[in-house]
Amino acid sequence: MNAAPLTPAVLAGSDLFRGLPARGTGEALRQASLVTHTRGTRIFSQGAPVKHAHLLLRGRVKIVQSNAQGEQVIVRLIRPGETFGTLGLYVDGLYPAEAVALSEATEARWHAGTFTGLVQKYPEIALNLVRLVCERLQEAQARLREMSTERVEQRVANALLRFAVREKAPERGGLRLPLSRRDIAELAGTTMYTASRVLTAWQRAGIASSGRANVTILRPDALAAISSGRPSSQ
Amino acid sequence: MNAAPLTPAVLAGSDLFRGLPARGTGEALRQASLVTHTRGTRIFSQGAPVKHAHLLLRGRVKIVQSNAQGEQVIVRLIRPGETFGTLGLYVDGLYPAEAVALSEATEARWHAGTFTGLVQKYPEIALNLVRLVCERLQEAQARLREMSTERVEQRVANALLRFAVREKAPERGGLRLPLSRRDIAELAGTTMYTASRVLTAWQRAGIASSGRANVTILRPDALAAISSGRPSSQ
DNA sequence: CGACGAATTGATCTGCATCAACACAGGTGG
DNA sequence: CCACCTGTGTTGATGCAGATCAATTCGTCG
Repeated sequence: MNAAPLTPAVLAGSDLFRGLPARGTGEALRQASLVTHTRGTRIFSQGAPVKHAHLLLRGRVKIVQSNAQGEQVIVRLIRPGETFGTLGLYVDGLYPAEAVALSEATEARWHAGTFTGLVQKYPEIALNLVRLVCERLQEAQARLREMSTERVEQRVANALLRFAVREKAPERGGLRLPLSRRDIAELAGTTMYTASRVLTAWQRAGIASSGRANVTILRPDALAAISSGRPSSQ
Repeated sequence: MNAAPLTPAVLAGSDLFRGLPARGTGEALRQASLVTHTRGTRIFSQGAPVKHAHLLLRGRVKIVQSNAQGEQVIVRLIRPGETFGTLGLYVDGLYPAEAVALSEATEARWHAGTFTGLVQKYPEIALNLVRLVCERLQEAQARLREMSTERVEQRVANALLRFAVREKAPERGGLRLPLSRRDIAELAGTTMYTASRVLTAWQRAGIASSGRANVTILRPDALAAISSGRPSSQ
């Protein structure tokens, strides 16, 4: 909510700088700048030149890809400690998608040149990067399989579970996600109408409860059952 | 077809070993083994421990992911010079998908430990790996968008074009791809029935010609028009 | 309060999956 | 050399999940 939460310990706990010698986190720290965005802010745009590498410190960010007709898909949701906006650095120098803050969000960023310098200087970062991108590619491939073999209800369940996994402290009474119906639709590859119907059914079944631009997971076990295709186990 | 086609020049021309000092390609060469597979052979299985890193030298290979019900999706098609089977090395040590030879195929392979040793010894390989995985992630994300925003005919066109791009020498009379109707269906996220109907229509329109377990692209321009959503431009 | 974006919910439509029946090629073995 | 079998492909008929359209309500904020 307030002053800069950026410390060497935070960097050491991020996915990208894990395992870096103290000298490295110190250097990265000095070269970073901190930026805070309000909900709904576009952090970078699809097709724009990559100016920075980004590390989310607080809040939630969605990565959205659009086609020529403006139809959108959320390709990834970012939580604190995760890196984003670095793909384009190693391909064509352009952001392949846009980033939008889902809630008030604070990020650390490095200028592109500074960042690639760090990667070359500290091989741990390069290996972390390989691991990260491999994990994401696996996730993307799993989603590809889902999109062509599973039905909408399963895909919505998957989308929520995937985001919920690794959440720190489940709040009493459920896990609250800052996702609108449209967000959920773009995660699951459906329409907001269908997403709304699915959530209404889950509301009645006591599986999840939803409000304006947010969803609360009440029974992750039931969601897992739905996601794996078993007909809702009571 | 015959003797080992593995030379330092071949390695230097591959996506993974590009830019490596001669010392490195020599070392990689000495540690590689060559394996040839007949059409239809399963090169590795989904969920099995990663034993090798693979580099395709000749032929075509598909990477297929299955769910619990056995429904399949082709997540990638491999052409000569491309690396495959390395994702799992950096995640959980298991192959996330299976690899099947689409035609007679020859690969070079390295034991997992040998390979990661090479990667650590030669930082060029690590950077190549980052670049490669980033490119594939971009492709996977583009496919995700397609799957949820485009119709079957566009997706089939995309699937063929994506495979056709970068093909060396277009044969006289068209580009022949060793893909069955089922393969095309699993690339486009549809059924072989629908894939067959689409190809029949294209056959009539002179856009593509298909036979048993193969398709020939006759008019890439027409495919591109379809893929971008324009109603078939004559 | 007024206005606008988010969500709901019923009615209707349709793209494509599914099912079924058949055709054809190639390989295998008697 | 033929009979058979299995994998591959085609094509018509039918059904349905979910998209689309339309109308209304709700929440939030200026």
